[in-house]
Amino acid sequence: MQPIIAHLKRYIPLSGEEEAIFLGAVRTRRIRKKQLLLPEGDVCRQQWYVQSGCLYGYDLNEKGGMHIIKFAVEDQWIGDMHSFLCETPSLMNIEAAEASVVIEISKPSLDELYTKIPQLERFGRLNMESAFIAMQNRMLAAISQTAEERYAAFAQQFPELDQRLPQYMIASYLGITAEFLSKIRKKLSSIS
Amino acid sequence: MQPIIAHLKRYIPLSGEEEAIFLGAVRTRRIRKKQLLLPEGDVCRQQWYVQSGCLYGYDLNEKGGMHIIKFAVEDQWIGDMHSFLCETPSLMNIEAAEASVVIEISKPSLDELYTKIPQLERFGRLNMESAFIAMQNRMLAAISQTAEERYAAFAQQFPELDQRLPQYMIASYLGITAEFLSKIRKKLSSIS
DNA sequence: TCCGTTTCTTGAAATAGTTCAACATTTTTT
DNA sequence: AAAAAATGTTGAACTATTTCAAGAAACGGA
Repeated sequence: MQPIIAHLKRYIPLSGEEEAIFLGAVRTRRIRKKQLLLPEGDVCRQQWYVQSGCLYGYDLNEKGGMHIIKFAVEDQWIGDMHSFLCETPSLMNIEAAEASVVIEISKPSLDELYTKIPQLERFGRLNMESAFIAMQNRMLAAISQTAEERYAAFAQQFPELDQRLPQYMIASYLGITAEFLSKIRKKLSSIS
Repeated sequence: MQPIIAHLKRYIPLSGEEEAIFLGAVRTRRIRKKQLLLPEGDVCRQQWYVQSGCLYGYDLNEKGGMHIIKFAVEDQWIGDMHSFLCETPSLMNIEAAEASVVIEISKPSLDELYTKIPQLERFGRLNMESAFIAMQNRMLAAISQTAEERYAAFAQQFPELDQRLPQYMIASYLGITAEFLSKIRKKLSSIS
């Protein structure tokens, strides 16, 4: 079975016919490393389900500094939700950290699917609920923990990402400089 | 019309009968200032819609330090989403910053309402989408801006909250100490 | 394999934010 | 109106984190 169908079925039941409708409304794309799927300023007209590889979304401040808002690896979704829902220019850039395969779904297709397969509303709600909880936890960590605590928690929660992604991206995700993360890693490794 | 019905109707259509079903499933409660609606460790079995007043949710760290996760004023919802959905002990305390009137809805009632009024799924999704976007913006601010920038943005976005809530709560929400916020306010007021 | 590019490390100096303690101000209660 | 409680201010010393600069290591492509 297609990974994305298995993913949907973890939340809601789908008939064979509905699976076909869904698959008819999406498109599979192969993305090369560093390819920019969404540049800041464009309206985000798709959401992407990562079947393999890794995408990330980031914001650039005036000084050109990058802040990673989200990583999406296998079996996760990414897109600029605000831009997508309100059809306003995106504040976030989305690009590939690795060569990836994604399932792309456009807003018109998604709106049509919500009509044809009403239980997708439930999927959308459940999916959004868990994204919200994850974001809230990350926000709480950002306002309440030191950089060292945040990194230790990150490395424990996502050991694979900690290996897989370059240090400067992890630092950006945690809201610290790459240099400081280097020092934190050195300190933690000397302890354990 | 009841404020909560007007609130729902801003997102989805409801028939008179559905309004009655909804109102039959909820309960109005009058809350006094400092009253604790949800203590950390309890399962959060309700969501609260604030009709008037202000509630807030916070986390206490080992040292007893408070970190405010959310304020909810008139026409906003609050609850510990993770605890509510997974029926696990809450990590967050919810209490009243002011005397308030809330509409309380229990999880069994909500589940039943999702069945009886299917378009509530859509409301749930839309509501969760905007909560997610707000949380993501706050997380981004926390990892990318200085305390002064975050406070200036807060005061501009929520001028009323900035007046209405004690400084130590705003500081906690922004992830800084009350003393430092005092210094920031002094500096900003001397500039403008 | 070698070269160029990207990523990581280290230290010193600077800045942002915290802590503590004492006192001032405002709000609430009696 | 006075007393008590809660909230806000200030400065000094401290800690966390950034910035910058220079070099080291790792990686990817001809």
